[in-house]
Amino acid sequence: MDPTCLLKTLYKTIASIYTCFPNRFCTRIKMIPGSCLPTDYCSSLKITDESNQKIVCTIFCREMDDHPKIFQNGDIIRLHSSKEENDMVGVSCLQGNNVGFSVVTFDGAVGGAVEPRSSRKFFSFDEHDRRRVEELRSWAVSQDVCSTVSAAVPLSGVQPKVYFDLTCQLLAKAPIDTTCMLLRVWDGTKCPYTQSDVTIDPDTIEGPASFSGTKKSFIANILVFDNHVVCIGAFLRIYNLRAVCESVKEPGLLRMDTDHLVFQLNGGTSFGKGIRVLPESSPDVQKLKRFGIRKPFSCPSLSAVLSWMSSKDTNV
DNA sequence: GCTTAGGCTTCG
Repeated sequence: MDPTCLLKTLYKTIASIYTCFPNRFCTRIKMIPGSCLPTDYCSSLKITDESNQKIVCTIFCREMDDHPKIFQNGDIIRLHSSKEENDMVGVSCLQGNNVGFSVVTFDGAVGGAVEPRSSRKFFSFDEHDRRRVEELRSWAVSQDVCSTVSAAVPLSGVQPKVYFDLTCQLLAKAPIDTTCMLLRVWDGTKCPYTQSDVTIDPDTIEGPASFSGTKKSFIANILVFDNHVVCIGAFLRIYNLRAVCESVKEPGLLRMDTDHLVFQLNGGTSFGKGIRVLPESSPDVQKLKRFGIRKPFSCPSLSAVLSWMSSKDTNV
């Protein structure tokens, strides 16, 4: 028998709320051979709850917006009418590609507001859901289930060789080669380490090609080894970014090496690596705005970015 | 009509 036939439908009492550990971000998968239809976007999550069992959950949706709105490991997800599948080697997974499936997510921080995140206008949410979210939050903290996960760090707090998550705004980007993209970002804090210079072709950059002195000191160069399409001006969370030390020979100072830092997002999606665009309503975006970082354009042009950047000169 | 990817543990 085909193992994929061993399916059963889980109804709401079983598929309730799990703490969610995304290890893959939503990606459009390849075309179905012989078909001209676009395929769905796919999210893969590893989720757990008080049972301590970790299972993989795969969700297919035609629209990106219908996917669970997960911003970090430890977020909580409620799955409604997902399917459970077991294969021959005992790996179990939940699938969300059936009729009636719905998903709502919540922030996982203990004590925070229980705000359901969904692209749908109508979904059930009551006192029982609220209690369940709070139970899972407390459980996740007591079990330290997020300890293996990289933590959010501002640019001012980065340490060499450490993996971390960065919440920032994208100011400019340029391709380095076919596998690598340079992102120039800021988060309102200054990295205490000298950064390596990255040489780019000024004709290929999107956004300002250079920044003035004060501003320059706030900007981080990130080398991204994957195909991440992000829009200039967007607020981003970059997951599992690495600060790499490079020894640089200073011109004129023979035998003197200086350590320079370069930020890298390695390829692949293990360890939750990826980039997520944060919505304006995100608490982290509000925090950036308190630093004076704003998004004055929805579909930014180069001139809009430049005039905005020059208006920021006196505030930074 | 209802598949698709896939259950990973860090190069640059």
